[in-house]
Order: sequence, then structure tokens, then C-alpha cells
Amino acid sequence: MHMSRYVESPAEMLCFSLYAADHAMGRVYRPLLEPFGLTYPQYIVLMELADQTLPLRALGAAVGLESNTLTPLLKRMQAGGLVERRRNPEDERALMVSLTDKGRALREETKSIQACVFEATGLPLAELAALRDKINQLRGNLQRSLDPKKDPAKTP
Amino acid sequence: MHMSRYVESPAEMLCFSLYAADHAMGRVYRPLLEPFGLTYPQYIVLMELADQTLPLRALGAAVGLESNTLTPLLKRMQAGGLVERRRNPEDERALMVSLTDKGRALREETKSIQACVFEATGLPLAELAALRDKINQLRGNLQRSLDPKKDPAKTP
DNA sequence: TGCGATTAGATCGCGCACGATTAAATATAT
DNA sequence: ATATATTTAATCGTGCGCGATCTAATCGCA
Repeated sequence: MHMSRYVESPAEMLCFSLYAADHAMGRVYRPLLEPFGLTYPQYIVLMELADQTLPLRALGAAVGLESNTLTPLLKRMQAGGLVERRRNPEDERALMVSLTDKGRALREETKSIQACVFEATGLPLAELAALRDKINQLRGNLQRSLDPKKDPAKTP
Repeated sequence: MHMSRYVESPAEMLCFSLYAADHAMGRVYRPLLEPFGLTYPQYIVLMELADQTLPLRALGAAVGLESNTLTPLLKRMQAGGLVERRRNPEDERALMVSLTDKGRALREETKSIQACVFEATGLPLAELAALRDKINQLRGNLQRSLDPKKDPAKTP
């Protein structure tokens, strides 16, 4: 018995609001990132690697992507001189990914982007933070619904 | 002067929470839609066309996509027998898109999906509705920041 | 009437996202 | 010690998303 009702149009659906807002965000970012030759997922990787070297797998866990997406993305970033990819000598399976000096410099250059995006949201910072937390809570719930085994709330 | 501060990691960024939550939602939908041979954008189109025939352009405005994405998507749906694509005799530029009987039947069949997604969110309906409205407000702000001309709030 | 501008879709190229599969390195179990 | 299982990236095929461009139909206006 669900306390729900059938929704008739995409406009009423939470999934669609996420989908459309994500695309709108992408359209805001695109012209801001284009001068730096970055796509949005590349920008996220740049942020994530700013202060650490990670194996591809851990990087993927952080950004929510797997090798089938990250391998070509990282190769493009490597071709642009932004990242280094080298095997871990202790475990030749693992590919350690880190920023080059050029990558770190680019991250510094892109620091002004955040303020532009903040402005484009048209919402006060406190609301944005609350919204982010709520969306993260939703994401956590969705992920747990797919993978109930790794639920830290239920591991005694 | 912005009442903001520089954020160091993707995990703190609203854009990333949207990006990741949208992907998580997609991962919930995928196995639910796969038995029907639908992708998520196709499912949205199916919902949008349920009770109306629309020119491609208007359909695109409703779902946030343009002809370069919709044309191949609709051709795949047409190949599956779900939609009809015919030119408007009054204006041969416009392509009128509508569901076939098979398309309407498929929409009926997919009605059970919503309850599964609702459950996966793990949030009460009132919170989902509030979150959706907040995200839609954000999306409206982002879109207006890109296209300030069509702002109904400032047209006298 | 005619011709330039506008509008609507279609097409192309590139990059992301993911299911499925593969190959190689490492862990394990006997 | 060796066979088996697991883990890690890479690869492949398909579909979405979008900037840029093209063609055709329609509109506007002198």
C-alpha cells in the first residue's frame, strides 16, 4: 500500500526534475569550461584529483563512474597533458591517476567558475547547501535500494 | 562580492549532487525499463505524448531536447512501432509526433514503474514533492540565467 | 511578385554513460 | 605448488546530448 498516486506528466516527476536540472546545469557549465578545453566530467575529475593520487577504481567510486567511462576520459585528459596514468608497482592491476603540474595549474585557473555558477542558481547559499544535502540523501537512498548489502546503517 | 566560498571537492558541490543523483536515478530506472525495451529519455517521451500529438519542436521544449537528439531517438521509437512521425500538411516544416496504439498500450504497461521508483527514493511523498519543486525552481533560475530575454517575470 | 530572413528538422562529429566481455595480475584454497 | 577465484582495467557496441551545419518550407515586406 503506497501513499502515492500515479503521475501523468514528466513535469510532475522528481526524476524528470533531476534530469532536466542536471542538463540545465550542464548548459551553464559548458561555456564556462569550454575556454579551458574541459567537459563537465573532466572538471569533476580535476577537482577530485587536486590533492590526491587515486587508483582508477577509487576515482570512479568518488565520481560515480567505472572504467568503461573513465579510461577513455582519462586518456583524453592525458593527451591534453593534465593527468598521469601509471601502474602501481605494488599491484600491477591498479592504475594510479594523478594530476600533472599543468593539471594543477588548470585547476587554479578554473577556480573562478564556481562563483559564476553560484550566481546562475539565483538562490542563497544556505538554500543551496540544504538542497544539496537533501539531494545527497536521495542519492544515498537510491544507491542503497540497488545495493542493499553495503548498507552501513545495518551492519552490526 | 559573493556570499560564497570556494569549495574544494565535488562532494560539496550542488552541481555534482545533481549529476550523481541523476545517474543514480538512471540506474534505478534502467532495469525497470529494460524489459519494455525503453531507455529513460524514451520513457519520458512516452509520458509526454500520452495524451497529445506534438510537433517535434514542442516535444523538445517539453522534455528539454532538440532535434539533434530527438530525431534519432524518435526514429528508434518508430522502428519499435511506438510512435508515428508525419509532416503537418498545413506546414510541411513541422513534424507531428504521436503515439501509436502500441505506444499507448506500452505506457499503460509501464504504469507500475512509478511505485518502484517511489519506494527506491526512501522518502515520504511530501518531501519528494517539496524537493521536486525546489529543484524545478533551481532549473528555472539556471535557464533564465542563460536566456534572460524570455523571462516572463520582467516582460511588462 | 519576388527575394532575403526566419523557422523546422535532419545530419555529422565528439564525448559521456553503461552493459557485456576480455585479459592480466593477484589472492585463495587445497 | 598449483589450480581456481577474484580483482582491476581495457575494449566494444549502443544510445544520449549537444555544437555546428545543412536543406527545405514559410514568412515578410518592399
